[in-house]
Amino acid sequence: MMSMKCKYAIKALVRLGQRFGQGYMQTKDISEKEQIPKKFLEQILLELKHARMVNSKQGLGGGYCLVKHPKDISVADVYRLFDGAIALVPCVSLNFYEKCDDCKSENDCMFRPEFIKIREGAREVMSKTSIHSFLQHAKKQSKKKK
Amino acid sequence: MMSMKCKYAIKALVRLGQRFGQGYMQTKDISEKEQIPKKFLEQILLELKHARMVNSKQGLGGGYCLVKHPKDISVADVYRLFDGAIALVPCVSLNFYEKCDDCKSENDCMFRPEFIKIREGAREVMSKTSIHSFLQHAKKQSKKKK
DNA sequence: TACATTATCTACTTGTTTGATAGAATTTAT
DNA sequence: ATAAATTCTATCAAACAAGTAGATAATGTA
Repeated sequence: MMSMKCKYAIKALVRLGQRFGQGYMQTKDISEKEQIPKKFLEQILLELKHARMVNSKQGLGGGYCLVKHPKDISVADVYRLFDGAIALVPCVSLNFYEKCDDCKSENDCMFRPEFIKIREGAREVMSKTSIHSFLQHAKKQSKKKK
Repeated sequence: MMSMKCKYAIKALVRLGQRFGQGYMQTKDISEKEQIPKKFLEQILLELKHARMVNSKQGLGGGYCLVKHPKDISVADVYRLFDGAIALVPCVSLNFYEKCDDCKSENDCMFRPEFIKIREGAREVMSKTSIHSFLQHAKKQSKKKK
């Protein structure tokens, strides 16, 4: 399961993705539309900014905007930023690797090969799902209404 | 990432799997071989018993044994028992489903289809990885030594 | 029967993380 | 100057993780 923070981040990115290339969108606006506590969302957007996924501008008419194309922001990226490793155990993580304290030799470990397979399974599907993927469904919805 | 509890459970099940069909193995034995705090392991084995994955016997010569074949205990089973849902969000979970409070209609939700794909990706690989899968690697190791 | 051995059960502890809230400071357009 | 927006830091309550403690119950053996 992902944290609320991560879920909120994805929702916010999708909102920003809908207005990609069309200027800034304010925290208040996203907060109201997605039912995210404003103060909490501020922190999230700030983290996204520090991770160079969004850009911002202060003052009147300011707000946030995507700095990358929605196709270039994956669920894996967002998950790693807020919730850390995708792998089930640190010793097979690509981005958050940590050595096992108990295991003597990684090459002889009976757990790693299988945990690597699981990581790859999860990583692949999370990497190929992007903010754009979600937006595709939003498009379908508006077509339906017509 | 999985909890230590879940990781310990898998390790314990693998140990029991090595002696599958050969009687009982004691907590103390597993605890020492896998470097798991004994008292903590007791709780874990008890939970596994309540989930009908292992069986036990008290008194001298007692201990724990697998009640299912190692091929029939998947990482998904163990993960669900200790860490809960495999899905990233409750509203697409098969075993721990919870309705979204914000989302009006699940059919029109732009997030569900993608989150279902991710769940299926993770679920598939975790379901097909069993205690037996880990044991295959242990066999290879002992062959190597010869 | 007494005893040692093993699992069973319940409660507790300690530290960390999660999901927020609060408020002051800073930047910017008008 | 002022209003509107982000930025930054601190704080908080509740839940969770990882582990400890101790009493109880079942069982085989001497």
